[in-house]
Amino acid sequence: MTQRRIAELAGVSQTTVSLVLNNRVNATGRIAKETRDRVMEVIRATTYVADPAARRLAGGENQILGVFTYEAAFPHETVDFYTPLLTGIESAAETMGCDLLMFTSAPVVNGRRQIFHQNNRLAFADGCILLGLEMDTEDLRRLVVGGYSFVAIGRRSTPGVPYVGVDYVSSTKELVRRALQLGHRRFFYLERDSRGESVLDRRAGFREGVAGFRNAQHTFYTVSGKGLSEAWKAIIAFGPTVLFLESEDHSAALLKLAAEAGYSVPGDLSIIVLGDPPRSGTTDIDFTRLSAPREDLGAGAVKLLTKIIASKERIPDSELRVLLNCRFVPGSTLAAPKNERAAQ
Amino acid sequence: MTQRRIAELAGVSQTTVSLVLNNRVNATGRIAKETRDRVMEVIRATTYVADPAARRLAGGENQILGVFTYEAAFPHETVDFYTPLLTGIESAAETMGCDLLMFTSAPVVNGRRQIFHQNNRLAFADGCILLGLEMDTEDLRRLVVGGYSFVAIGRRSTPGVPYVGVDYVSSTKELVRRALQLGHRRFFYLERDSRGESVLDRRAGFREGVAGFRNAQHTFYTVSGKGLSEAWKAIIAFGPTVLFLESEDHSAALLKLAAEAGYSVPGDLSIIVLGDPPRSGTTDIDFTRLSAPREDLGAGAVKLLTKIIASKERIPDSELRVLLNCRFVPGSTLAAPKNERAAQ
DNA sequence: TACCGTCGCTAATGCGTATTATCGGATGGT
DNA sequence: ACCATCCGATAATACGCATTAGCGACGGTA
Repeated sequence: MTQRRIAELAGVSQTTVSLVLNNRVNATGRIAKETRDRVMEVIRATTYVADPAARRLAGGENQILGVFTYEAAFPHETVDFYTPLLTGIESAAETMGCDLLMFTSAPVVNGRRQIFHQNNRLAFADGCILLGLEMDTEDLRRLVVGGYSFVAIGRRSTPGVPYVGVDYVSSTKELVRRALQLGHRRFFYLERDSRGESVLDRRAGFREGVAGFRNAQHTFYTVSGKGLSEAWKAIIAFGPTVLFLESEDHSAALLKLAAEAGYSVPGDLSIIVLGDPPRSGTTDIDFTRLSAPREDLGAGAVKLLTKIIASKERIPDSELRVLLNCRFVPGSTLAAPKNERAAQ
Repeated sequence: MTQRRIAELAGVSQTTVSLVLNNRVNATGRIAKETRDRVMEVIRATTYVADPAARRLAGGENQILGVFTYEAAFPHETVDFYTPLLTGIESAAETMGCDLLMFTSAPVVNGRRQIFHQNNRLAFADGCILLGLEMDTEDLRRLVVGGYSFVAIGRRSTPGVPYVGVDYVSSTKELVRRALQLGHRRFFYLERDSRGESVLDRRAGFREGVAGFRNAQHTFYTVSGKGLSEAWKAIIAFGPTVLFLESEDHSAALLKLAAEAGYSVPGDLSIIVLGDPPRSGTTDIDFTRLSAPREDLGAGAVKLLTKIIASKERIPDSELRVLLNCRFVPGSTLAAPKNERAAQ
C-alpha cells in the first residue's frame, strides 16, 4: 500500500496524498477541505502508513533516536547502571513520540563496542544518545566533525560534545565540607582505576573541599586490579577517620575488611561512597553516599537531543552542556570521629 | 558522502561501487580484483557507510529487528519481567549483527501501547518481536494477514502466529506429580485474574496432574482486585496441604498471611509458585517454583525471527512454534504434609 | 573473415516519499 | 475586454541505493 495506490482510490495525485498526510497548507500546495476529507477517508479505510525509509530518504525526520552503549545494556552486571538511564530515556522518548534504535550490532573489540563500522545504521536515526562510563575521545571527535546530532550522558571534556552530566564537583565538595564540620581531619580517598571525566570531577571536588584546611590531612590511593586487601593495608597505615570511595563496587568488600579488622563503621571509621550501590536494597548497610539522578539524566538527554535535532541554527554552548545536581543520601556510615564524640 | 561521490573518486560508476560493496559476483556484474581494491581503498579512506534508508527503500534487508512491548520496558515495576528477555534478545541480536528498534512511540490507551498507529515505524524493521503477558488478538491477526514477519514471546493460540514460549503444561503437571508423591491430597490453586495463554497452560497442566487421582481433592480460586485476605479465608476453609500460586506477586503476601495465622511453611502448608519471584534475592524465602528461561526465550525469538526473515519459502508450522522447557527450582516451601511425616 | 562467448563495466530504472515548479480555471479590478 | 491574483491540484524531480539489461572489447573457433 503506497501513496500512489491511495491516490488512485481517492482519484487524486500522489502529491495530493502527501500534502494531506503532512498537513501542508503553504501557499504552494493547498487542498480543499472536501478533497482532504476524501483522502483521509481512504487512508483510514486502508490503514495505510507511510514507509519510514522512503520518508527518511526524501529528507524528512523519522522520529527515531539512536542509543549507543559501549557495553551490552541489559545483562545483570550492568543492569543497575543502564536500566535507570534507559527508563528515563524510554519515558521521555514515549512522550516525544520517538522510537529508539539500539545499536546492538556494533562489533566488540577489547570488550567495548565500536560505533563506527561497516554498515552502521547511525544514519537511520535523527540523532543518537551515547552511554558509558568512559567514551572513546576519537569517536566523539568524529561525531562532532561529522556534524552528527548526538548527546553524551556524563560530562565530556572533548570540545563540541553536547552532554547531560552530573555535577560531581560540587556534590563531592559538599560532602567533604560535611565531614569537616563533623570534625574529620584525616581523609583517605580511594580511586578506581579510571580517568573518565566523572571520576576526575569527584577528585577535583574532593581537592576543592579539603583545600585551605591546613590541619586536615588527606591522601589518594588507586585500586589497581583486584588488590583491595592491599588498599586496606594502605588505609590502616594512613589511619584516616573517614574514607571516600570512588567506586560503589568497593563498598561492600571494604566494609567486610573493616569488620574483620575490628573496625566499626561509622564508629571507628566513616565511609562515604561517591556513587550508587550495585543493587539498592541488596546490601544491608545504607551507605552515606551520592546518588546520580539517572532517570533524569536519561530524560534530559532525550530532551536535549530532540532540541538539537529540531533547531536549525546553532545552539549556544551553554545550553549544549547540562549538569544536573546529585542527590545526597544521608545513610548511616558517616558520623563524627571518635575523639570528637568523646569531646562532646 | 554517497556512492556517487565514491564512484567519482575511484573513477568508476555508482553501479560498480554498489557491486563492490555488496560483494556481488554474479555473471552480471563482475568486477576485476584490481578495480575492486581501488574502490575499497576509497571507501576506507572516506569512511563511507551506505545510507540504510536508501538501502531499505531499494529492497534490501537492513538488519533491524523491531521490539514491541505492551508496557514500558524499563521501569522498576516490570524490570524483572522484561530485562532477562531483553538480555537474551540483545545478546542474540549482537551475534546476528542486528540492531534493535524499540517501538516506544506507540500511543498508550488503557495503559497498553497500541502497535498500529499513524506513522508507526514497523516497516523500518525487517521483522518484529512482541513482548507482553497478554497480547491483543486483533493485533496478532492483523500482523499475520499483513504478511509481516514477527515472533511473539509466549505461546499464542491465535492461528498463524509464530512464537517462542514456555511449556507450562508439562512443568506444572510435573510439579503436581511431585506433590502427589510426597503425599499431598488437598490442592488449592490460586489463579491470577487473567486468561492469557500462559496461565491457561498452567491450569491445564494442573488439571492433568490431578486427573485420575480420585482421592485427591482440589479447588480453584481467582484473586480479583486486591482481595488477597479474602483468598486466604477461602484457603483456610478448604484446608489444603499444598498451595499452587499462579502469580509470583502473591507469594510474599500469602506467606505473611500464613505466618500471621500461625501456619508454618512448609510445615503446615506447602507453597508452590508457578513463576519467578519479583526480585531474585530480595525475598528471604526461597520458594519452590517454576522459573521460565527468559534469556533463552529472548534469544530464541531472535533466532526464529531471523530465520523467518531469511527464508523465502514458507516454514512449516512445527518450526514456527517453539516451546522451551521450564526450569524447576527445588526451593524450600515444598515438603510432605504433616500426617505423612507423622506416618514416616 | 565472420561469429560467438566471456569479461568488465556502465546506463537506466525503480523503490516510496517530499518538495518545487507549474498549470488551468475562477475571480476581481480597471 | 484585459490583466493580475488567487485557488486547487498536478507533473516533475530528487533522495541514495540495488538491480537489470546491455555495451564494447577481446580472444577463440569455424
